[in-house]
Amino acid sequence: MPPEKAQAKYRQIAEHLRQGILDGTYPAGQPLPSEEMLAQQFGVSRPTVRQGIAELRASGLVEVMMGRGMFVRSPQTRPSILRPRGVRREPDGRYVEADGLLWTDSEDATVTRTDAPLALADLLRIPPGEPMFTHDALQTADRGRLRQLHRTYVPFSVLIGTKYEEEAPPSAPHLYAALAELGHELHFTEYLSTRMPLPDQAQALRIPDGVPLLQIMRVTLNADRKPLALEEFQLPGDDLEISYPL
Amino acid sequence: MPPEKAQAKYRQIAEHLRQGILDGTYPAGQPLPSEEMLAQQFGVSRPTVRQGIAELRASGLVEVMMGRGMFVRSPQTRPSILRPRGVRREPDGRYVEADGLLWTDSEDATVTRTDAPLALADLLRIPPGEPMFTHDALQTADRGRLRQLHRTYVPFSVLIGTKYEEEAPPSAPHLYAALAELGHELHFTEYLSTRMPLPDQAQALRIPDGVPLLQIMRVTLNADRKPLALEEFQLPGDDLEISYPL
DNA sequence: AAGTGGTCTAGACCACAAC
DNA sequence: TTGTGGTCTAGACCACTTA
Repeated sequence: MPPEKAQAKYRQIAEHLRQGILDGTYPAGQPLPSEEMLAQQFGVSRPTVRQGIAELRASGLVEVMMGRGMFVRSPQTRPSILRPRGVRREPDGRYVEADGLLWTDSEDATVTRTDAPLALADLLRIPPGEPMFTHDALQTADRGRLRQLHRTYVPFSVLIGTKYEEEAPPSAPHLYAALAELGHELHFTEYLSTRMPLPDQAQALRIPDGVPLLQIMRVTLNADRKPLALEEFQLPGDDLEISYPL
Repeated sequence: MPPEKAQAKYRQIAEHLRQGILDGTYPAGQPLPSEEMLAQQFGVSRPTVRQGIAELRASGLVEVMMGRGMFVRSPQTRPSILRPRGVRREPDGRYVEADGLLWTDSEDATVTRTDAPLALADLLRIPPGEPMFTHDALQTADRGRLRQLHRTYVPFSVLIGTKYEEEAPPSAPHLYAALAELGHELHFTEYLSTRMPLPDQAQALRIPDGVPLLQIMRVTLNADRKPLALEEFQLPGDDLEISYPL
């Protein structure tokens, strides 16, 4: 058997299309040849063509619109949405996000009491299972074109002896002013990771095929670096760039 | 026709496995039933089973090992690698990365001269096409278990009238000391995005199926916030968490 | 040798979008 | 009505891993 093994046919097809997309033969937004066409061109059956296309979808190079065709997604240009990360304190004492976006909670925002799972307890430096006030909202901005999932967690232990023992504190960013009123000096650290969304996340955030999810965990700390609260942001990784000063 | 359309069979299979993975029926690291088994259990053909499995692979929930079987990838635990982002200046004037990792360039590291493409020119605030010194290296750390692609770009225009007009400056982080010697006070900003890797990137960085790529662009600025240099980091998004102080 | 996943065929029928 | 992609079958043969 020859040491040089031929590439699989579906890979050749994927490679052909990928090349065409990256070198401009198939310009962004334009339709690609139909599956039937490709099957004829390459002399293979349609399932084989579809297997090649599945690769391109998984890598986010291509968008398929049912009944219409397959289209090139805009390639490696810079993302169009830049979101500087940070919290600014206004002269009037309010805290605002550095990206200046105005987010609106969807109708199904909730306030609940939950017990800290391991991953959150770790970041908050509390024992796993400790109760926390929890805000949960799907937020939109820019007339619904931008979406993010936002959760705020505040451990009960942080609120002992305050007016928030019975009533839930506000969600971030209003939470910051409330914590400052309680006498805390606030610092923030963000933890960032990325992964592919689960189907329900993809649906809620309208994440297309082949686009990763960006997850940001923001920990609010006091002057002694003791964690006071935690926020979780989940954002579509598509067409998004975030920035940090060092 | 009933308005309630049944889910596609391959989706039911994917959903069954996904549930089992998330609720612990199929523990991490354990093999899942073989394709043949699943085909019999669900009364479908093997290609249908494979279509369902393809979904799980694309979302990174499952790892398939040729000839051995399909295994559950450790699910939504916290990533095990934490890399704080930042640059520290040592008392002796050296600059070091805040994550404290020791990276080794692979054998194929190169120094070239390239012309700035639009995306880089934008970040460096130079005209597109302006020449730059370019370092390019695939780096490894922790005995090869960690990998990243690292590129350093320095526009010629920054080096006019310095000893680096003829000879390329060192790559970052040594570059920082060199720029400091030239009298610059250094500041840094990082820009972050995520996307699925292309096949060559996935191979070079050993990124498994369904794992996104994290791209970090670090701009080095002088006291007037004029960009002096640019670094590009490409990291496997798998099992990785990075952190920033705000 | 047995069991696993990888590739591929040659069709079929359906759902959706555009004309 | 036509063309597109979405789903599915019932096999076949191959490559790889483990025993």
